[in-house]
Amino acid sequence: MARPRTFDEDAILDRAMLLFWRKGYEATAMSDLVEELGLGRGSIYAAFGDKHQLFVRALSRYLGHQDALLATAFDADGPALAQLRDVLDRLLAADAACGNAGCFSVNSIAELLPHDGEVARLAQRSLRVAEEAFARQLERAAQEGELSATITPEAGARLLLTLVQGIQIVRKVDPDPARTAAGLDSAFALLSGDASKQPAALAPAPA
Amino acid sequence: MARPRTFDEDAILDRAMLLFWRKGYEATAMSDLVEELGLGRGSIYAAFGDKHQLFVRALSRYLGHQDALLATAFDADGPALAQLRDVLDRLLAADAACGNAGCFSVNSIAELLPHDGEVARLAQRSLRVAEEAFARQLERAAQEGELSATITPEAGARLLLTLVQGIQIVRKVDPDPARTAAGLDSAFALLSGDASKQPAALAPAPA
DNA sequence: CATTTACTTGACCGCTCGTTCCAGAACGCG
DNA sequence: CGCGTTCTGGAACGAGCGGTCAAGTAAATG
Repeated sequence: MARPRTFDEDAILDRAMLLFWRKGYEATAMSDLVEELGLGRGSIYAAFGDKHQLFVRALSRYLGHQDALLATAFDADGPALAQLRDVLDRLLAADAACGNAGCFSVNSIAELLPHDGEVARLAQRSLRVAEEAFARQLERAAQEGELSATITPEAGARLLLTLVQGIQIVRKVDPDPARTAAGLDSAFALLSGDASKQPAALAPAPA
Repeated sequence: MARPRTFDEDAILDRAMLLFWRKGYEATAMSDLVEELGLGRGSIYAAFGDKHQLFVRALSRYLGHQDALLATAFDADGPALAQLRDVLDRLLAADAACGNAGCFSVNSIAELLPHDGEVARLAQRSLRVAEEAFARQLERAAQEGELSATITPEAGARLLLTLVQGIQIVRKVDPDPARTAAGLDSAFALLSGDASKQPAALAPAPA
């Protein structure tokens, strides 16, 4: 052992993530990263290999945050649908952290798939994890009589998963926060089969 | 007037569209375009200005096709919801024309917004046109009693618009055609308030 | 048929890209 | 304290980028 790293790898990954998120993979140059990360080119290459590996590491970190939120957010207390709705709102709110850049995962899928196999695998895993978490929660909603009989938990999970991805696209075009979650409002009103919930937002999470 | 063009501008735009669609804006090099279009660099620049203008022209052409489909597909005959569902299936089918590259519009929004103002304007207009067309058709569905009272035509249009964008993303990750339109199946089942329509597909357009 | 005018081609330009490399700095260790 | 090792920063590199230009070519015109 000799001279130790002067930087925290995770902190660097966070900054790289924000840059790739804002500009996309191809439009982000190594010179941008050198400037943003405050490291010399040599240090970046020694620590992460090359641009693509750095991108994959940054995207993995982003997806890991999402997975962690989904893994810890659900419990068996309180109304299942409202809890699910709250989690989706928090996922969307987290993606507002990067201005109007949308969702890093959605942007990466749109830009790099189907050509980039490594990013494809990450995206597959992430979507599967989310869909399964949604399905489990809708299963509980169904058992507790909250879910409309018109739809199965699995179909509802697929619907919500798809809808959230779509919101990330529409939001980049029309950032109006009032309209951003309108699709979710409608979806939850239909999922619960309750006409009264259509215009207004659902109740927030339990205190 | 002297020597006329040896190429058809629209045919060239179609080929440029396919290339940008497949590879994205930044990843498509002028040398790729020279090879794919079969024109010299000078001819391309003389005809279209620069790479970005060529991209905008290609995207406009793509969006024009979508607008044309939406403008001509609806009439007052037959069940409104089934007609709408058929149009959405045709929109999705048209986007399968470029392998698993998804939707050119969604890809462009994800890659270039919010930084590219010109593409942003095109996308805004296109989404607005689609949403309004959906809303008109759902209005007719409501008048004819096909639409669930749980949702307004405007909210349903927003829901479907968002869902279609989401399908384009999910499809790039999981191209299985059986699962591609599953979200649409669920959405239409919920919109019609009919539990019987959940597992199976809706009826096709009238003969 | 000669002239004019527009279009086509591909060599060429300066620049920026991702990546490599090396000289020097900073720390752990004997 | 000084040696060995690792990390650091930036100069340098070849490749490839988007864009330009001038010479050659083909159609329209009188």
